Amino acid sequence: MPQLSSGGGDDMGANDEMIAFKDEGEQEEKIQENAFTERDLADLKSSLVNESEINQSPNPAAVRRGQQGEHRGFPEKHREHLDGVSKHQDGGMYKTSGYPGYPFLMLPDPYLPNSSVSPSSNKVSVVQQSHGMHPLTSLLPYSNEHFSPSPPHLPTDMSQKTGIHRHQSQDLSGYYSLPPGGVGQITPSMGWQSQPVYPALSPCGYRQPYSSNLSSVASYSRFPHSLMMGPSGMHPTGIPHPAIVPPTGKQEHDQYDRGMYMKPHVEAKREKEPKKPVIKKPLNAFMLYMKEMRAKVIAECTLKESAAINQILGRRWHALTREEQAKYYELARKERQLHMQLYPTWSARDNYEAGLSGVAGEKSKADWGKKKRRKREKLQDSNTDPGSPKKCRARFGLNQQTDWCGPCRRKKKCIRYLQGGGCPSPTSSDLSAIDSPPSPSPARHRLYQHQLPPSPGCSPPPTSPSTHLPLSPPTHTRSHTRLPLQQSAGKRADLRQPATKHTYTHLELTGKQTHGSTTTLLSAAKAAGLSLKVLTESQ
DNA sequence: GCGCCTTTGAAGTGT
DNA sequence: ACACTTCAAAGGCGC
Repeated sequence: MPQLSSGGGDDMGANDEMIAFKDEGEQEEKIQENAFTERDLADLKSSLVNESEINQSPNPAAVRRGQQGEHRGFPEKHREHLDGVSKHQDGGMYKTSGYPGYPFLMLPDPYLPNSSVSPSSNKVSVVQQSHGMHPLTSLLPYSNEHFSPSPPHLPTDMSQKTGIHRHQSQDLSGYYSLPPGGVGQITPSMGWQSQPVYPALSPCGYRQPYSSNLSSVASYSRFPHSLMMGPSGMHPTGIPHPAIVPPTGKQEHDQYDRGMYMKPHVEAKREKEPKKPVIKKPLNAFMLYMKEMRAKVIAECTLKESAAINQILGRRWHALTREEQAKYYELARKERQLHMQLYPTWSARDNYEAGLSGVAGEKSKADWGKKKRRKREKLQDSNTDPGSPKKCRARFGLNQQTDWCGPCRRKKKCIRYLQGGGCPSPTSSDLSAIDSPPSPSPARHRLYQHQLPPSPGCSPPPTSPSTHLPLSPPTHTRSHTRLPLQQSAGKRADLRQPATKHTYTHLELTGKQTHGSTTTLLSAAKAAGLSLKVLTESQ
């Protein structure tokens, strides 16, 4: 769960206001309202108008209806999808973009009337930066170079989530104007071309706000239309996408970097090989943020290890203001939209399955499956370790629910893990204060596990957790309680704390905690051997 | 060469 | 409804 800074710190996280990062819906509208400058909005609108003029789709609604009516089981659809790949693959050239990601496409905002991609907006002068894309550029993994310039002609409006289904490429064309061949003509990504709207980041300006907020989004539509999407054949729709990688793993990234998609011979080879491409998950907000900021952190801290960098980035992420985070959530949302459009039949489960069972006849994937199985087995082993933490339900059983912690009794997340993996006697645990928050208002407990900064000279920006509130991600309504240590109990709690590393636990209390409960918490934490930093609101 | 580490979030499965 | 799991990126490191 994102933790957003209140920005000024004056609220000190006092308000439990949760930003309703509603994925698609009114929230977006609000975001757009706030984020776009008038000029950007005008720009975008202009683009959209041009687009709609060009597209003149017959009857988008009818098309959608028809598509929705053709819903079938996934396997069948997927097969068809894949079949379509070979049909749709035509020669295209892929230019390598330094960024291995897929191009982030301008998704017509469903909330904007007649939203669509504007080919004409290409005219906007763009500056191809020799290096150093704009931060947000890097957030948009979809390479514009992967898309066909064919003129848009299909419906552009699109409902989201509700009533929306992952359609075949023809629907996608609504966004990306797929040419008859099925190769999507996708609006080039915003990034690496339209830099002017973004302010240069200061050397330490990882937090430097983008000038026009989501203007970058508006600028997504500013792309040269001369780029022909390559038929890498990696994507069922025929749309190359960095999310699509060979089942083997990393080398595919290299292929991306090398402009793999477009080598005809490679394509031919690929077509011969019925390998099912692995479509990666769309990046979430934090991943996008990481992509953007990683280089800066590396530069600033001369760090190279991703694990350490990611720790810093994680803290910086929490230090971001809500507005700043909102940008990434918005980008991530669009990313997901795009991904959904590009790969209508894809599901995150696909990758799960690939990992768990492999795919018959695909050696590399099978290997991957083995790998994942090993990993899973390992995790399971660790979970079955008698020393591994158990939740109250498992530990005490249904017959001893009186011994359960409060959250467990309420079918919430077990807080016993707060005890550092050990499970103290429920009767002796002062954590009952946590179990039964005095106030019905959702007092939130944040348990941060921090490792000491890997590089002393590169301490993250003063992260004052009390000034940032945990924020619900756009679509997440799961729980307002985030306890990273226990969150992925099996995986994280077991693996993230190498005994050799110095760690301290940071328990952040937000919401309206009574002094008594805080004190109790502290003492409980001390008893548990935790170094607690309790932040209380003074209201 | 492969897996681990490390982060948050999305989305899947399981209960 | 909730908990739990997996995967997404990244690259150094250890085996």
